[in-house]
Amino acid sequence: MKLNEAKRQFISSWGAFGTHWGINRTMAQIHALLMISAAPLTQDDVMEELDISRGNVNMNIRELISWGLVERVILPGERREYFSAEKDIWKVSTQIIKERKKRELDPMLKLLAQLENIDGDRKDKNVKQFTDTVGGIRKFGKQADQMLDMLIKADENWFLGNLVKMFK
Amino acid sequence: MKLNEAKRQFISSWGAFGTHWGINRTMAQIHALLMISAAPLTQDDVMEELDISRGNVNMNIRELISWGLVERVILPGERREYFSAEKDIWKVSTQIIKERKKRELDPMLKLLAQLENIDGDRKDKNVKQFTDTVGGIRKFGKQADQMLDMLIKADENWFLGNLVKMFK
DNA sequence: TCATACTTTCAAAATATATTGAAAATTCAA
DNA sequence: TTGAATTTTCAATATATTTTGAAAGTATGA
Repeated sequence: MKLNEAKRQFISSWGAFGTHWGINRTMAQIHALLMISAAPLTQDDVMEELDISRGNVNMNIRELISWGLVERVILPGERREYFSAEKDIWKVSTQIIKERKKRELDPMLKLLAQLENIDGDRKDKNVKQFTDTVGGIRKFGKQADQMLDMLIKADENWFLGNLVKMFK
Repeated sequence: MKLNEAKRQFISSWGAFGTHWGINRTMAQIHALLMISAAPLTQDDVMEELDISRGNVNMNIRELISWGLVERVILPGERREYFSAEKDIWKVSTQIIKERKKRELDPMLKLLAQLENIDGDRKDKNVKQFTDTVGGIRKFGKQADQMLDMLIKADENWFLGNLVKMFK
């Protein structure tokens, strides 16, 4: 397979993949393009490669930066900004986990805590089923939360650090 | 807080949560409703509780069944079908992981395997960056794949089984 | 078999999300 | 400063997804 054809396929499927990840298609495509580029790219490079508008590139790159997946690079003597993506997939995953935890899991746990105390007869089977379900989810969510925190901080933790090395 | 108010909030936020999970809002809301209901519900119950159309309920329940999260229940002497959701959150998670792995990770790994062999000079920095990135993702993905398989089969595995018990 | 209760389908409508592109804002070298 | 290069914003537009509801399909008991 030729490089360009392979690139095209990778970008396209990483884009589709991203939609299952809380990252939109174009954002994921830009991310893919930057991950396989040996050197940082400008907004114009991205516009041309993916055939999308300037505004679109600008907004999605900023979003990628806010996810911590892309960074601005200033090349000496150059006026324009360049962009470059983290290429270590372990770091990419950790970063995504961290952001999603912050954006999704943490707020959910906060809400569940409030929902567990409801007025009414605890013998009522409707009340019981509700508190059991919510309680179960909250307990599970808290464990997941702790585990993810550990994972994110794995480098500082001997046991998990070694487990993680198996993956790297 | 009153039960009904708590239900309403739980359903609404589980719905929002679901959109980050490859499950659409309404589907997740129906799932939430069934999880907190002490007894199985009919399509009409769901229509009324969530104020959505018959077709919508029907399609999303079928989708939930295909995800393995909801099952049909036939009550003796009743003509209508009832629906009931798995309430053990551990099983719910395992099921979602299993489905998403099948729908997303497995196809991605299959593609990446094809993309690693590309024509051209391996010294070319563009070729090198591409194969390094794709190779890294594939290696990581394979590990994740194995780990998820283990997790799904945890009950059959002594070590992981015990790890899992910590979570239950 | 028929009538009725119930379920499924799917084209059209409604809603939500993503994209464009030109104008406004910003940056920087001279 | 100025003005050209570059980046950012955002209303309008385009695209994608979800929802509706009525018609078609199916199962059941009489």
